[in-house]
Amino acid sequence: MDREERLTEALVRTTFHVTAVMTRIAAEHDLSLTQVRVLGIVSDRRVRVTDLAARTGLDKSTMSGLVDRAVARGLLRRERSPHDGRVVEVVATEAGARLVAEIRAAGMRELAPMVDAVPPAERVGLARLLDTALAAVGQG
Amino acid sequence: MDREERLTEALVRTTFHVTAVMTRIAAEHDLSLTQVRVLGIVSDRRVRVTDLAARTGLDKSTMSGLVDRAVARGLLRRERSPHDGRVVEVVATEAGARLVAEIRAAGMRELAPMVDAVPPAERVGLARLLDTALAAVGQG
DNA sequence: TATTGTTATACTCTATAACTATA
DNA sequence: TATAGTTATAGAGTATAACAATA
Repeated sequence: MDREERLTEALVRTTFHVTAVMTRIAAEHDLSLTQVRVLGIVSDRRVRVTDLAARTGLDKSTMSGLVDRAVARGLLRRERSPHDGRVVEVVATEAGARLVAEIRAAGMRELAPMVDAVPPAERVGLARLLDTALAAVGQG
Repeated sequence: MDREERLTEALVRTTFHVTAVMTRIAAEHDLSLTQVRVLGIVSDRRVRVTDLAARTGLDKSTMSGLVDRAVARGLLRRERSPHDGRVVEVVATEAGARLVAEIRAAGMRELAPMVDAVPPAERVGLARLLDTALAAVGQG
């Protein structure tokens, strides 16, 4: 296995672990990981259903259902755009914003054991490398 | 945001990107990411249903259904253990093994743009840091 | 005509509870 | 009694196709 493959495999294994941790945190709050992603995107701005679908890579009909369930739980609100009668903007309720903050804090806390294993002096460098890699694929 | 938080966020964003890429590859082969994980685990050894469930963090009943569908597609095979009549061992068929290899290659190929953004000299160091972090949480 | 969003439908993923078979 | 696995059930996630409303 060459260096490129070795790094790719490390990335994939890291992904599985981080996903497992986040999925568990989501479940502890009675949410799926997808719901957490949607809440996270909406937490600090109003977003159209279509944009939410694009950002998550899901179909707009799927997003419609996700928003339905989050609305039913009082975490999100739908608002019609005054500028374009077709558009629905999705907004986090207070309860939704509070929940996002909680989950974000839990994520920081529960991923800490992994992050803390990286020598402090190298943390900035590692974050920068990951940011560089993400920027290269348009996720920066 | 301190250094620890910044690194955590980079990890989470990396996770979302890698997951998106792998989910797309899985879908192109008419599989879910979960199915790919199961096939990957079984690809080079026989594994009990209970162990598969433990490894993936899923319930054994969920695993039973996943194996059902993979068997129906000719990707996996169930074999009763000769040593313990309760145990079912799951084995990859030839077609299943071929598919795993294909998907693994596609993963390497499609994650390459991200990996290639890391300067070659730093790739080993990055892989080592990730491995260290994973080892610290028992995923090494 | 094109775009935005929802609904109808069908399948997969998932867990819980109840069950069968074996140890 | 305990363990391995399946089945029944119910709900969430997902995409495709068809639809209504608006531009």
